[in-house]
Amino acid sequence: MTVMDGLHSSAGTDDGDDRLFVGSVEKAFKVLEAFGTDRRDLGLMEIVARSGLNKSAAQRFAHTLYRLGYLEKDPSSRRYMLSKRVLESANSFLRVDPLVNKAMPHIAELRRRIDARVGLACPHGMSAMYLIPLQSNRVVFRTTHPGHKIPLYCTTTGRVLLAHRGEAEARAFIESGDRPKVTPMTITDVERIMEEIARARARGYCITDQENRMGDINAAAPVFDGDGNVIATVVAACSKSEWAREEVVAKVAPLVMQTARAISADG
Amino acid sequence: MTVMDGLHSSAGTDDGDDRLFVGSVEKAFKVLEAFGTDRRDLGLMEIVARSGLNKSAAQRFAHTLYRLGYLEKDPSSRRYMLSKRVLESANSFLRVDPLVNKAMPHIAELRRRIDARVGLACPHGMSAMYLIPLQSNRVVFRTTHPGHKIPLYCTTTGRVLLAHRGEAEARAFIESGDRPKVTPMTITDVERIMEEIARARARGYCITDQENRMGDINAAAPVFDGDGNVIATVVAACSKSEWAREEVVAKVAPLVMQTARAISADG
DNA sequence: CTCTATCGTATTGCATTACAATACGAAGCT
DNA sequence: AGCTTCGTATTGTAATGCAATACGATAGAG
Repeated sequence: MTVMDGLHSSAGTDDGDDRLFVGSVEKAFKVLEAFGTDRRDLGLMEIVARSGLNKSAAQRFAHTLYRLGYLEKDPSSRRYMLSKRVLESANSFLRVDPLVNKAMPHIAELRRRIDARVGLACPHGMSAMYLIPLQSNRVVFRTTHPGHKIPLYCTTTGRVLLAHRGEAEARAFIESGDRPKVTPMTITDVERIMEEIARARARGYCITDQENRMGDINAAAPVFDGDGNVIATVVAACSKSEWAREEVVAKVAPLVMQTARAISADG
Repeated sequence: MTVMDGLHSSAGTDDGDDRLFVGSVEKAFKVLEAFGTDRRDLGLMEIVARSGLNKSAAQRFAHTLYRLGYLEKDPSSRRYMLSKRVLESANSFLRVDPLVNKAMPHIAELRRRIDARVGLACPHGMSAMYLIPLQSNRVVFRTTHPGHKIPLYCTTTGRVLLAHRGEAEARAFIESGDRPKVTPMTITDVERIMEEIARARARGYCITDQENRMGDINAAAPVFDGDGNVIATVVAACSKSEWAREEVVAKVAPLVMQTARAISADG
């Protein structure tokens, strides 16, 4: 059997020979990451399916995470679910992160001035992630929690982030991923997306019209660090029932830009 | 040698012989938990000190967590810090948790009616933890993030939770822990705390007057599950510059109770 | 209402994996 | 410059985690 090896290390990036890397930890996190936003509780076999681990491993790591208090277990159904303990690290991060701390007062101030969902988002892998999401006064969204991830190709945040990463890189990225229609209004054509990105770069803000949720017009502007890199965006999601598109352009966008600039300067 | 065993497994609660428990995972989380809310970045030796692991273990697990993307590393200082990746699990939890989803609209509605910091907190180990913290319109607090933990002895949430756990148990708990003065107003005398707890039970809400932060009057009321157990509290933190104590009693407390009842009934 | 498929739990021998001591290198301090 | 402290890399050892498998329980089908 020549090829009994070859698949010993799971899909870790390119570990080569990392004598310090502990594989068990990776497997534990694969179990933890199996718990997404679509289902609350998972049975053992579902964990197996989602994590890519075999039954034994899934069993042991789910059990270990349970013992450590990061998973809970319904005694009757024997199904696992995330415990509120996962919020501890999140809270530690949010409490000490400099960007979050600098941005918070400004985001709150923006929220005070316009009745909309506002927030701070930043790049995270191939997506963007909300660090600070504040609810609007009117409607309450289930998705408005720290850590919420959004795609780049169809969101104001994504286009603002791409706008400041160079034409070629942005185009390559847009072309590489798939671009499902989130709503009927979602722009999926590469050229049109690139136009929007160019516009975002030229104007200093980006607007999307119901591309993510019907009835929402979003506006975003970039936050820069001291070296001129975009590190985050300030976003406002305005309900069309309260804001006309022109109003968003005339009133919301400037405030969003102003907020983003204030955060940038605060560094 | 009859007693060669007995101390083979690390200080895990009372594992006895848990053949399924993977010790490496525990150590990894000890490293992760070393990152609290007081310091942003930790050097290797600080991780050693806080995690209780030896240097080798701290090195390997910090490195592993870094490789997995849960820690970041400043290349110049070689210090580790939490990555925003820890928000992913938090977001998964918050998105699917039934209590959070049920409570959110009610908490938001409460927030709309009174200008104060409001939120939903629930028991978590020997403390309580905010699941939903909403900022007030005026002041912005750094601590207002999901996962924020608060003690039981001096908070409205804690006293409400204890009020519905039986006199004896509550007293035992209060007596067991230490009760530092968070502010000059913090009540630390056991008898006086027990009085407050009794009052909370009798009235259906609890009020603290600047016991946690000077200038804040807090009010909380219990949320019940279908079986009549307290599973959370609705809290409002009112700034004294805007609310007199009588107003909190007359106006805020009833709204907080109403909100808590609405959430309870929603189950 | 029994049969059977499916899932969760427990066991065990094996060797892979993680362990901890230690050596090494690089800063920072006096 | 010499010393101390911290972070990185190495290595032999055996402890630890591994996966196959057996067992038990639950629920759905016939």
